Amino acid sequence: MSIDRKWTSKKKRALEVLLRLKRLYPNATCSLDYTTPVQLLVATILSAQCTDERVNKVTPALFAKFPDARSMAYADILELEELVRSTGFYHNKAKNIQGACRKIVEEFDGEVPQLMEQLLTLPGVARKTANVVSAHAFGNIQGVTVDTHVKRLTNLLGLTSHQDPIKIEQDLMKLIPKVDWENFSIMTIFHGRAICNARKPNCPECELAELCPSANRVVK
DNA sequence: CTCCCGATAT
DNA sequence: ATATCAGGAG
Repeated sequence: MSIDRKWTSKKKRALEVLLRLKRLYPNATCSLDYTTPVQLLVATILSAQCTDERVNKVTPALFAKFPDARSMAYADILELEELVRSTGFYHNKAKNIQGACRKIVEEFDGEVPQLMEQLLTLPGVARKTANVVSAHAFGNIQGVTVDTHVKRLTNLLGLTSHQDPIKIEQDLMKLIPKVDWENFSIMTIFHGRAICNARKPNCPECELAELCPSANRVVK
């Protein structure tokens, strides 16, 4: 048999995954360094296809030079590009950071808007970034943040069969209690980095293996 | 769908 | 050499 009968229901399996993640990562939090909502927004834009560790190496110098939306909005774009260069996609990222900050200054009085609908109008901000900012800067959990780790692990765990992040998020919102939505993402990302990474998933050391249809474990 | 893109692990 | 990293826009 592939999976213990106790967890044949996808819902029960999801809740057991959640329980175990909480036990494994009781102190999991956002691993991006920031002090203001604008800084979190910028750090999250920079985190596209880049490790948080790398983002945290560039943001100290970036925020020392340009601490708020107003300073980034009218900064020399070449200087901005140079400061974020090592995170990759630096041309687009610098342009989006400046574009988002200009809009924040000109249309939102210098403050990051709190409504999802408004967040999503900022250049470089789509569902994933908006979820992160809404949850961590404003404590307003609107959905499940689906990044590359959440996408990979939830597919491996059989909690969704979709590849589209929006559809994955909709599946997860049905399986996970709302209060745990953001925490589930954070913990899944931690587990993705520590155990179930894309290059070499460590199934023998994985506490979720007996729940996971994809784990290469010995079948009884 | 393609493009953006440097740093790092394998 | 190649795959992957808290994605988003055209």
